[in-house]
Amino acid sequence: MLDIRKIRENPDFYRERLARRNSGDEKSVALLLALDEKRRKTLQESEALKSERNRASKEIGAIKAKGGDIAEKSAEVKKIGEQISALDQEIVRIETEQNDLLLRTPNINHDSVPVGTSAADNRVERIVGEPVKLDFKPKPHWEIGAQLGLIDLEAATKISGSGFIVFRGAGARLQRALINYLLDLHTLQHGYTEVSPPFLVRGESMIGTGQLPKFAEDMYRVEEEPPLYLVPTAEVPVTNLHREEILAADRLPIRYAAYTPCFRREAGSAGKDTRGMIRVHQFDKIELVHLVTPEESYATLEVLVGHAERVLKDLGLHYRVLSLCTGDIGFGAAKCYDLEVWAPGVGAWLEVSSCSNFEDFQARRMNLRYKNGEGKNIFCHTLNGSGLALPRLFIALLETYQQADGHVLIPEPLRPYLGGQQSL
RNA sequence: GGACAGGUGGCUGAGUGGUUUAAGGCACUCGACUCGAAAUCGAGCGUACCUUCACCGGUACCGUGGGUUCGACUCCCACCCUGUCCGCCA
Repeated sequence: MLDIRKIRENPDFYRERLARRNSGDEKSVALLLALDEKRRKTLQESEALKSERNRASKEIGAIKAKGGDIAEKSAEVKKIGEQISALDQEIVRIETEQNDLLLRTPNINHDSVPVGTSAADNRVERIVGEPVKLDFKPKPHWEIGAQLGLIDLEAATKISGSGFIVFRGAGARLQRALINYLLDLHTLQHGYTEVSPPFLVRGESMIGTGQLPKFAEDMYRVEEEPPLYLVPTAEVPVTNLHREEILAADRLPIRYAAYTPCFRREAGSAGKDTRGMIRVHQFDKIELVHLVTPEESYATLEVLVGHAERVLKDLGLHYRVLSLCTGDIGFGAAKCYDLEVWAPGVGAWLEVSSCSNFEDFQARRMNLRYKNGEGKNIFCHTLNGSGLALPRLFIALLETYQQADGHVLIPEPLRPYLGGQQSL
């Protein structure tokens, strides 16, 4: 959520920055300012009347103590009370409208974010490793998976519909091995605290990280009163761990790593990515979350990307790092790097991680602050990144390490998690 | 799910309709005293919003939301949470 006071002080800056996103959100600035002006004016009126009422009520107390007649004064104050009540209703109405608009307005982007209109304008920061050299035509993962009995897409469709996966045998075991490998790497070597959060969250949490109110149609909702949402990413429960808190300065930085399944409706997604297990409604992911001070958030973003890249390097996979442009970056991110791994079977770069600095965008929504050295309450900066998303990592492993004889080699770091097994 | 008890600042704890401007204590910060410290003494010490260049000032907040009243920490209603006991349960 953007700071209305900063918008008030520098509307042109916000208009220009929002316009860079190419989403039309800069139109909200004028609307927000009008609401803000109205709100403050009404608030002043109401508060002046309240001051008047407080003063008069005390007088009544004094008159009564002396045994005087309060009828006239009473009627006068009652009238003031009615005016106050009308103004306060108006204030609530304006605040609700302003707040709703703020919750639907995206973050502005950091100076270093490339300006552009679509994924084509994303900047390639670096390409790491080489595409694997195979002396045969690489097969796509769905063929490899079916041959080795690792995945069963037809069974998944039968029980849940399209966009779901059933892992079987060694495939299921590989999934489990990847979860353990990734959690161990990040907790033991990168200093993250492991968290195992609920997979169902309340609407407030979804607002906190920015999925609601704008992207409700992408989420699975459980009809409860109040409703619950299936987590689209561990970012939601984990970042919200400290919502509504004022953290002592010495508790920062906080680093959490969490495994959860992720549930996404991905409405309207049809086309080239839908074959096999590239885009599914439920997938496993290890998520990394940082809560930091504003001063260190951009340095932390680089560290976070490094932690995600470490996985791909250790597993010997070919990948590239993109800096997402203003037209492609997510709603809440001030800056975002995507990691894409090369999948030779499908011949495509697949996104396996998205590492974002939200600055104080999420912290404002969830009222997450820390007390700095001067005793001031400051909004934290929040970051998160996948480390990594499993299905596409699974795809890259199968397609990269496939052998002419149909087997798949297991990269060294994963072998201890598969009982020393060297191939599938 | 049921019964009972409770929810007031960082902590503790008073406050049953009107100088509550939320007492007192602890902790913390600053100052005095001291060679230094302890003890002691003095002062300060919540959050948010509005206003102001700033000082000053105003409003709201005692679990949450409503209600009664000229006026609510205090009375009424609903809900939430915590504790204890009981029930159910992988």
